[in-house]
Amino acid sequence: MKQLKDEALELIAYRLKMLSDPMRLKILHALQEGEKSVQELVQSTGAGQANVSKHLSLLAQHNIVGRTRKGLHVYYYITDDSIFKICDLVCRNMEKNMKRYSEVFG
Amino acid sequence: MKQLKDEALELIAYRLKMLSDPMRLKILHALQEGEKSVQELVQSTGAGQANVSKHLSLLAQHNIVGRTRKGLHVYYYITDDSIFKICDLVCRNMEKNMKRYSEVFG
DNA sequence: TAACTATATAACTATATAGTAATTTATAAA
DNA sequence: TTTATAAATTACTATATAGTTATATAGTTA
Repeated sequence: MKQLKDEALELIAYRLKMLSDPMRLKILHALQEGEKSVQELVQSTGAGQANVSKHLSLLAQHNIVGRTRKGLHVYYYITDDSIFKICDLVCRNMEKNMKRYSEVFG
Repeated sequence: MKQLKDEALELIAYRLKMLSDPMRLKILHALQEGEKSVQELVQSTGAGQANVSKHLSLLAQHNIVGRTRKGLHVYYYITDDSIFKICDLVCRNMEKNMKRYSEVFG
C-alpha cells in the first residue's frame, strides 16, 4: 500500500471538494455536451450569473475546465474527463447500496 | 449522455463531500490496512478522540465504513472500496497536471 | 455494586463557502 | 465617443461543518 503524506491527502481532499457541490456538478454535467458560454450555463442551470461565474472560476483554477473568449462570450469546456469516471464510480456504488438495502429490508 | 436529475447530482455531491476532507481521507487510508479501533485511529491520525468518532459516524452513515463492537473497543472497517479508485483517479490527474505544468514552465 | 476504559454525543467556537446584489471590466456595435 | 451586453469581481449574508471540551453511554472487571 502506498503511504500518502498529509500534504497529498490535503491536495486530494481539496480537489474532491471541487466536485462535492451540486451546482458545480450541474455545470460540469452541462459542459459534458460540449463547450458553453457563461450565459448558456446560467440558463441551463437556473443559477445566478455571479454564482455561475464564481463556480467556473474555481473549476478553472483547479484545471478542471478551460476558457476561451469569443467576442463578448467566454466559453468554458472540460479539460479533466476523470470527473465523469469519478461520478460513475459514485453512482454505481450508490446503486449497489440501494440494492443491498432493498434486499435486506424488502 | 445520461441525463442526471438535480436530486441525483445532490446525492453524488453529498457522497463526494464525505471524501473531501483530509482527516476523513487519513482515517480511510489507515483503514485500508484493515479494521482498526477508534483508539488506534486516534493514535495513527493524531486527531482528537471526539473528532475521530464524529468522522467515523459520518462515514458509517454513508455506508463507507462499517463497525463491530468487540468488548470495549469498536472496530471500523471499509465497506466501500470505490473510495480508493476515486483517490487514484484524482492522484493520477494531479500528476498529469503537474507534468503539463512543468512542461510549460520548465 | 463501584471503578475503570472506550466510544459517542452535546454544546460551543471558528472558519469556510454557497448564494446574492451591486459594481466593474471587457468587448462589440451604433 | 456612447450605448449595450457578457462576464468577473466585490462585499455581504446565511449556512454548514471541522475541531474542541465536557459529559454521557456502553461495556468490563474487581
